[in-house]
Amino acid sequence: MKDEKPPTRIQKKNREVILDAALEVFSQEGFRGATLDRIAKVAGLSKPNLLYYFSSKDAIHEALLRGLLSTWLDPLRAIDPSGDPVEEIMGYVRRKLALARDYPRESRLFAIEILQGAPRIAPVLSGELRELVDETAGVIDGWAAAGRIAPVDPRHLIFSIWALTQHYSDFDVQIRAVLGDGDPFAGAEIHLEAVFRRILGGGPSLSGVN
Amino acid sequence: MKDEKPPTRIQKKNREVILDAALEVFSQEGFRGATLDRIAKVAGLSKPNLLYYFSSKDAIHEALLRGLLSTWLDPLRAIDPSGDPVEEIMGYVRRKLALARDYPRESRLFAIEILQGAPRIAPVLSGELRELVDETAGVIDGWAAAGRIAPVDPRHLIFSIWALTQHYSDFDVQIRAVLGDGDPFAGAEIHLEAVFRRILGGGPSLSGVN
Amino acid sequence: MKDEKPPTRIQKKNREVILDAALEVFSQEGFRGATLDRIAKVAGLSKPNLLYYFSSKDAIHEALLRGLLSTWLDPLRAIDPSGDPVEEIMGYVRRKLALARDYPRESRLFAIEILQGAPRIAPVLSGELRELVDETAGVIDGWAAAGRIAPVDPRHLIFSIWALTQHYSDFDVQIRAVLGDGDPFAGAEIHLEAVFRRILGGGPSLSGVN
Amino acid sequence: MKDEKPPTRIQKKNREVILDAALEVFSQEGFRGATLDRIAKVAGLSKPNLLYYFSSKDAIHEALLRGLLSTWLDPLRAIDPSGDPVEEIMGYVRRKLALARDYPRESRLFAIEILQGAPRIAPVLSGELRELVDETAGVIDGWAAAGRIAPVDPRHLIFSIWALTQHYSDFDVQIRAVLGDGDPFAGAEIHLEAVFRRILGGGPSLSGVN
DNA sequence: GATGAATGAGAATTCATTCAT
DNA sequence: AATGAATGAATTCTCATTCAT
Repeated sequence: MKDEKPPTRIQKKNREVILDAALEVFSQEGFRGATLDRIAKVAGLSKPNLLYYFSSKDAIHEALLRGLLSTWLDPLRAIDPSGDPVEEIMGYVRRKLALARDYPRESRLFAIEILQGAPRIAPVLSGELRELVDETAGVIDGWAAAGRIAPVDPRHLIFSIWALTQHYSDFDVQIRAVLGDGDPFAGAEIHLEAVFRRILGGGPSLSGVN
Repeated sequence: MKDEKPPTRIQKKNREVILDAALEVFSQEGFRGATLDRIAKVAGLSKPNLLYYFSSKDAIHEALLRGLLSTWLDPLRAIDPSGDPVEEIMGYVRRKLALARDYPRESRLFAIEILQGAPRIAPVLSGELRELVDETAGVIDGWAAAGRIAPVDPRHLIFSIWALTQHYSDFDVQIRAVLGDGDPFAGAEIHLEAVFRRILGGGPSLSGVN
Repeated sequence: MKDEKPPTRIQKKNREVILDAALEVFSQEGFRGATLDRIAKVAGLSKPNLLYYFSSKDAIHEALLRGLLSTWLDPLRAIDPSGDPVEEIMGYVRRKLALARDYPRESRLFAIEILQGAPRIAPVLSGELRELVDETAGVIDGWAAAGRIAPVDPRHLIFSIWALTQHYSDFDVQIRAVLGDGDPFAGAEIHLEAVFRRILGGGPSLSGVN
Repeated sequence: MKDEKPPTRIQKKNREVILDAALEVFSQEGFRGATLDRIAKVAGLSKPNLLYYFSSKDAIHEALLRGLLSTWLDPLRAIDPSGDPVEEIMGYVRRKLALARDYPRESRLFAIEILQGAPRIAPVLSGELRELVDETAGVIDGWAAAGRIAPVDPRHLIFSIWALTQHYSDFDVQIRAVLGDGDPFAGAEIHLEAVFRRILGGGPSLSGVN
């Protein structure tokens, strides 16, 4: 009756291969639109073999989201309350934009999930995420109260960071359609740098702008 | 030579009922996730009757998107090149946020479509939308050149407006999970008002904000 | 409670229009392949109106077959026992070929019906048709016994006439594919004229046969 | 680069079972009249399992026709230009009649397909079939020119052979209704033997004809 | 671990027919 | 006499999942 043998190398590798394939497919087609057939083909495995590693389509999706969430929250955790306010926040913006650039599939998967009512991650949102945001909001509030950044609703500031960075991965097609050639992220970096510095205001930086 | 008889009252009403039901379902489940069964149930019609009014699931979806697009572009068209720059842009922000508040289903439908690669509206994006954005960008560029707003990449500014306003409808669940009770849009209005005024700058106007 | 008013002119005309449209469609698509929609469109009437004149799809089909059968049997009835044997039979061949040429849709409709086991006209086949063939077979047998045509199984002779003439309408596509341009019926006439004269013999030619 | 694995035993057997069942059903009901349900029942398989072996109803039908065509053309290919003309042609007649007797379902399937305009095999008809007929027609023409058979249009002669033999399978129901008991093919053999010998001429009998 | 075979539960769509006017 | 509206009963096809090896 022993269970839970440690995963062999093959198991580990295959689970990763499957999750990567699933990410590819789920992020493009949504949960319902994705089929095990396509995931299996992308993964280069047989359909039953998929289900040997994950008990169901749902299980794959869940594993994917679970793995994703920590990656998604980490940059927020990295804000240092004792650092320089503007630089801390700008750092967060940059890390978030980098995530959007480097992991667009993850961003889209997450976006689709939320758009559809977050049926599978609602608990995390009102649990872990909310706590983390509350905490960070406290820090930001402190900075604002101390006059180290312009006054701002810290939660809405965080939403703004999410919105402005993820927009570049989630609405990629639209952005490219409007911009034509060229890397949207190059422009995004410069733009968001300016935008957030203005929003945060802060001593001399304000004066020079404009 | 067209034989198209004008739609009767019943036809008009039922087509509307169906489109409304379809919007409800498509915006929640995506195209693939939506079933005619559910749409029919929401519309209070039988499934074959649905197909009496629209020839296929696809046709319903298309009619929905087509109707949506003009509503979505109108606020951009309303920007007046001869108006006050800051007020014109702020007006656009407000109209866009109102749309997100009042038509969240439409916003989500649109978001899902783009997220999945815009298979059905790509032409509009690189056609009508791009032209409209180009035009507006020209206007904004003029304002910036004249020093009437802070220098800014006009296209990315427009993206920012889209991102920040639609975020409140598209990521509604997440926002509510984080904020708890209360109307997110109330906070959003205040926040975006401040944010965009800072972005657009405007000499002395900064001092008094918030 | 009076019933069965005599059909008005409109009724008569519409029934004919419907039957013609039905012939067109049934002969091309078969019974199951044909749809009331298509028949209605070809007839230029609405679907419910079709069913005002004929109570069901089946009823249309049946009316069609019933009307067809007498046309189909008439040429056989026209054989005159007191006429010249070869000329009587050749006349039948010619009339049958003319039918195939002028009424290919009827021929195909009939063929499809038989091919599918004649579910709707089996009684006629083993009733009226069989009697008529028996009768004609007697006549032919008499001619053969009298040495006025070459000896031949009269029923199989009749089958041969049917087969050789109807082939030109029923397998029209194949024949045209093989022959290329030109009117297949022109060649058919000459060919069948020769073929049947040889089969029936003709004075001296008979001597060596059988 | 082809990945097509060789079919396993089960695959081979099941594909055959399905094709046989499909032949049964398609030849009785036509393409539209046939349902996967009936085919599955006849084959003793579940409906989805049918579609595991053939991707669609159409695919089954196509596989069926494809397999059929070579069988159908082979007897024509077997005519030996260097053989005795009358015996070669009589041999073809006999082989074709045997086919009609032994493979009536195939004959009917083919007939239905042609009757409905040969939507799926038109290319073969005007390609392979036409070439083969042209070739054989050349041989027959040579025989006629050499006076070894009575003069005849070779293509129409071939049509006559097709018509007279296939009639016994395609119009089976009608023939049995007319003949009553007994094997129609027994009579057919004798009849066609005489008929074609007379058509082709043969020694003295030719003298008077034409 | 891996895969060919099989299937039940849907899903979209078609179609003959009925209803109401 | 005619037709717009509506539907129940198929029918084809898809798909997650299971079975057997």
